[in-house]
Amino acid sequence: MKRTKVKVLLNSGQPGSEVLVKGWVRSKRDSKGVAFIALNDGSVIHNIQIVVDVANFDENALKSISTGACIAVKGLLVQSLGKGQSVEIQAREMELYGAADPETFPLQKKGHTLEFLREIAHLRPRTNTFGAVLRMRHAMSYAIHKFFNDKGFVYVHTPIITGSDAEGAGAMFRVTTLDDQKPPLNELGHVDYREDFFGKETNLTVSGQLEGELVATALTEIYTFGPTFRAENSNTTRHLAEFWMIEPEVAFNELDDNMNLAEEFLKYLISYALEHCKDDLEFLNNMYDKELIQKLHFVLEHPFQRLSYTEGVEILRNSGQKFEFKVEWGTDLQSEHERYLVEKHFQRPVILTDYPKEIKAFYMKQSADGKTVRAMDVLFPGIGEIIGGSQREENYDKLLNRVNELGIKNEDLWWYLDTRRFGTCPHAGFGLGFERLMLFVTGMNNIRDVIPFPRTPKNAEF
RNA sequence: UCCUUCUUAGCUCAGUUGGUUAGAGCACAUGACUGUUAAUCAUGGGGUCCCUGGUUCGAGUCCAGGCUGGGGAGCCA
Repeated sequence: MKRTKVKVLLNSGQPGSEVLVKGWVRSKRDSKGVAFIALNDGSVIHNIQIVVDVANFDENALKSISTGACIAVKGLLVQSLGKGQSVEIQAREMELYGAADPETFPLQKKGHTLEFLREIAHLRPRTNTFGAVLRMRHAMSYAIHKFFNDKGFVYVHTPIITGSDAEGAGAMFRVTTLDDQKPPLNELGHVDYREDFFGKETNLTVSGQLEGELVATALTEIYTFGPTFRAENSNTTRHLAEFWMIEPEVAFNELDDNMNLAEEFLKYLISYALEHCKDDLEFLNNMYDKELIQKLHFVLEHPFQRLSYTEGVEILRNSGQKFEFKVEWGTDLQSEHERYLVEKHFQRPVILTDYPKEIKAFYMKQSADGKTVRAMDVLFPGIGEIIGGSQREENYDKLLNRVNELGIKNEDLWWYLDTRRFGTCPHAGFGLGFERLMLFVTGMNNIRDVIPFPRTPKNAEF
């Protein structure tokens, strides 16, 4: 007999039919003659109720069906006699795949703190919260590919191991096969990476952008979606050492096109979540953030506020608000400044553009004013920077000048610079932190709770 | 990395001025109960009070250092 998913039974099960379900016991309620088992298989947040006529089953067998156990149940799907569910299964046969000793199984019927669940990340997928988050993570991943595919973008697999340390996005993890006790040394007594696997120093990527640009200047519209690694010692609710990033790059796009794409993209993902993740969103709305669904609708219905860095600085200086850090043109905005603009002043997502060139990366397009670059940061309430992007500098001489000004070794970047020597074109792109998007659409507060197995400083368990 | 705060039963937490045998709710076990919804009721078992050192007649409690966790900041997505 074929297994039916709980989701299918609850949505379209025909009462009166014989069914087989398999899943994990969330709770069991006993009385003398009848027992009720709440069974979940992860296909949907809801459980199906199994009704057990105690007289028909062995007492010890029933006892081992406790919270956390994995079972298969064959029985008759019927209209529920009790309140709280429309259908339920009257058990005829039950098979125990795996018991879960109630004395040692860590998950209880009652709620647990997210901090505790992080310590048992191998079991937390079996909770309502992580079921909801992981289903939504899948839905968002799928929606990302669908959005770009429908627009004719090409999904590009950029390398995870990179030989360039010039990506400029922070500290990197080294990749090596050298003997860690006695590595080969060069004439100067330093580690000789010529003897390493790749014959040079290599690291895990901090961004697929540079390679993305190589392909965008051939296929026009591309995106990447892959893991990204930052060895920063960041201990916050919005940073991971290993995270997933989406980076579209489009030839012939300028900064306005880039902003339009970013706003359309984010709104598409939010509307996809509202349309396809209703049950999970309702659960998260009830349990974690009573305004979650309302906030998603709000973002969808209002245009993002677009203004320049310079205008933003003016607003902050004239706000009369006391900040811990002074607002000064030329320095990067602090979290408190961004929050003021997004949460107090405009009360909606904000796109800040045209930052001073000194505080942005070397590859951003230099403006005629000589002071700013065509950068854009999309700022979201509660999260801060969810997207960072720019139009890229396509002029070979200007780009090379900037590389030299910043003391970047241009022999590491010859291939990148070559795109500006051969058939260069205006182009633009951005990076969306996938887990930051997940924070926003799930209403969760800690980035460690929107990825199955988080990697953070001092933590690579599971 | 910096600031701040916490760590007591499987989980969530009380624990008075430093004083005998460290408590509660939930969970778990046993029993009761014909339909429960985080079932209910009764009974019971369960502790390296985070670690190291110090002060003291005596430390869960006070002091110092450290680990882990939480919150904030920086770096950023």
